[in-house]
Amino acid sequence: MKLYEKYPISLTNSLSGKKEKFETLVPGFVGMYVCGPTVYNFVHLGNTRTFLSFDIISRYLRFLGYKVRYVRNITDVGHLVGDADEGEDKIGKKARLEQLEPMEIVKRYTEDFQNVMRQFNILPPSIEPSATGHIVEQINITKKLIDLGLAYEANGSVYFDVKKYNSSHHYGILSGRNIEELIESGRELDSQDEKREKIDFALWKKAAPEHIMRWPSPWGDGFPGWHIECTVMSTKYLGETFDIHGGGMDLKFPHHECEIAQATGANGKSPVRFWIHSNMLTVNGQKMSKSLGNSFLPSELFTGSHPLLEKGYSPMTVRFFMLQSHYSSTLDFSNEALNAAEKGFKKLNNALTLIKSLTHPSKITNQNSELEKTLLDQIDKCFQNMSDDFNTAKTLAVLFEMASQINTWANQKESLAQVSEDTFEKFKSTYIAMMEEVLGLKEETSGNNDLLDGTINVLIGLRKKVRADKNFALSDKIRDDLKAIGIKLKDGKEGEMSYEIE
RNA sequence: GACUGCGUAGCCAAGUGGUAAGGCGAUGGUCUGCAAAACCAUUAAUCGUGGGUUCGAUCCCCACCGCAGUCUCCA
Repeated sequence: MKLYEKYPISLTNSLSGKKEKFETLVPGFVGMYVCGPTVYNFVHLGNTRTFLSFDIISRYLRFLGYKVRYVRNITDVGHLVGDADEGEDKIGKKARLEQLEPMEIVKRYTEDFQNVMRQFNILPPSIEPSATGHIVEQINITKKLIDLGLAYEANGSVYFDVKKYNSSHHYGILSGRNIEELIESGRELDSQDEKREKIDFALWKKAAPEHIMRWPSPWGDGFPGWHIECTVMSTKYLGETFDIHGGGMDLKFPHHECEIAQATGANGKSPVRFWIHSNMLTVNGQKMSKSLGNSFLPSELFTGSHPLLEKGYSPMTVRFFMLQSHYSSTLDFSNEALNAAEKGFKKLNNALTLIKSLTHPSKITNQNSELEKTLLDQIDKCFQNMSDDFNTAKTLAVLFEMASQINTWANQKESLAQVSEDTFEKFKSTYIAMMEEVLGLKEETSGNNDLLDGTINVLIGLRKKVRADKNFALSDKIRDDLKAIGIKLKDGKEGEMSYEIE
């Protein structure tokens, strides 16, 4: 029996707004597509949260035994600048501002993005396709939609005919919007006169002469519309219908709605079985975004250089912080919350280090069947909580209980003999796996420098000596002076000493 | 204005038709020469307001208030 059969997943499908049982199109396999970043700037922490959420989802699916193909795109073309007069490519605009080639920008920010993902221990997707690598496919599907009568050309651009689509399908199925209201209340855009209706969206945009990124097409030189890339890339690598499509809440409308319309129009079937939307990271209750000026760069967070921060926080602290809330809730970001997370994570991290060093005495002396039952229950709960809409917050609550148990064992090694070796091993492997494989919380070690480690050990040796001599004044001075420079000495039960860098 | 979602202890944050996880903080204790860490115990929520359904609602429905997001590029 596969783990995914033992612990079947249920998840909230944005399409229905309800929690549903997760069933894959092909048994044992999962196709998952997530809207990736637009690489025209550094990724901020808000972006990171979304990718973390889907990192957890893909990790857990794999952990349960599914074979997962996870596709996350890189948008390196196609976004229109909102306040620009004409449909202008965001990347193209920035290129001119900085006097750089578009591809130079794309490369720089793609590398930054991937680097940040690595720091947070967010695993790379199976395929990371770029929009510019799929121009041909985007032209082809645009042609197909024209042939089907669902798109029309106007002045070198091609638009999707939403009203036409809506006559046989439901536009608004995902976002709950009403097409009539959209037509009435839609904002005037400058390319309005080209479009039949305000809500029609571009599949292909004609490039102005000064536009740098451009490709030849049957309609002249231009570039693809924003929504079409995701449809093309998801279809190409996952098929016309696939299991999971994810992204940030802010993409639900219009982006995902448009994707559904295009794909359904072109292929005659609904593209996605389960839509998952992750919620926003907020700062003082407001969405973190570049334009609001309240965004944090990951590097500012690690070093503490952002004016709103008191100090720096490690990547794993931040990762833990985000996992304490459910992906579908907004998460508010503050110094206080981050400090609490730092301490909480340290606790789990210490237990992780400890459990790795603990071994069972291989025989039971004074069996405690109640404890045994509790442990087995905790193991089971980890899976059940994760299978319940990837509830990392609930899972962490169990891990905290497990950490307490680990500390107890570490303090009283003889208590290990109260449970069977089999249960202990299960407990141990579950704790380690949940931490490292599923939640991706890597062990953070304080000593990472041999020279420093050696130096401190010399001081520890000295301190042991003077302590044995009952020279407490000197032993305290060694400890206090080290503490003053951020090194915390801890005396163990059996006279051993360890240290920790703060 | 329309649509979507949220409002739980000092702070962060889960969750449920039968009065509510966990973390941080606070208090007391154990351990320690003293600390730190750890362990034990204690602490704090009339679950935004007002109605309705129900034997019973914080969780279901309605209204209202407040907040956020989307409707324009956005994770």
